[in-house]
Amino acid sequence: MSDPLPPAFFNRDVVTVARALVGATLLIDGVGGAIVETEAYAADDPAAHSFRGPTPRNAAMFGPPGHAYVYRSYGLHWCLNVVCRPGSAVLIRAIEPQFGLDRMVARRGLAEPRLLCAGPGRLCQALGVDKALDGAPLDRPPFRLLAADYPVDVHAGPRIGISVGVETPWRFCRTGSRFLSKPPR
DNA sequence: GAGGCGATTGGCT
DNA sequence: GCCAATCGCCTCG
Repeated sequence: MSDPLPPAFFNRDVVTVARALVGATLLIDGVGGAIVETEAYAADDPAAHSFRGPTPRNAAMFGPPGHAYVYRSYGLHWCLNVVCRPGSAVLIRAIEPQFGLDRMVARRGLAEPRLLCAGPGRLCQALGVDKALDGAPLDRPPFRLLAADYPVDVHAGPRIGISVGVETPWRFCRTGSRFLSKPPR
């Protein structure tokens, strides 16, 4: 980990950003670790929340790049996205727990490291993400998003948990990580 | 306004 | 493997 990712990093094609985010370090109030799994959702993508236009829920997806889009999933979990160009965003699906483990364990009520942040809902619970962070800029506290300072091997495969666009290989995983929500096929 | 269905997870069979 | 929990949005009437 090293330099903060500049706003221009996010003003690119969402698939490029999704791949490039694998290996970056995400911290919220000092709690977090390296991103190991992401998914891209494009503006013209039937699987994206933005596909049918702006609503109160997805408003942040049409806001400035480099901000958070946080939504409630299945009525009970929170999911964190990084907004890129209007209508596109990268879903953060898993991170490797590295910093603030004690706070993650307290929030999750579970000590198994492999399951602390393996899944979009789980990592939001571990990092304390909720609606209050929807639309917040990622280059200011409580966020820190830092570029990887080492090469990362990335595997591309189909996205998970959707019913349309199932073929598109827009899920990106850090090869060999044991902290993924689900291993690549 | 009612009914159905998710970018999920955890618990039980 | 199946299913409930629970809320926002879509579809239909």
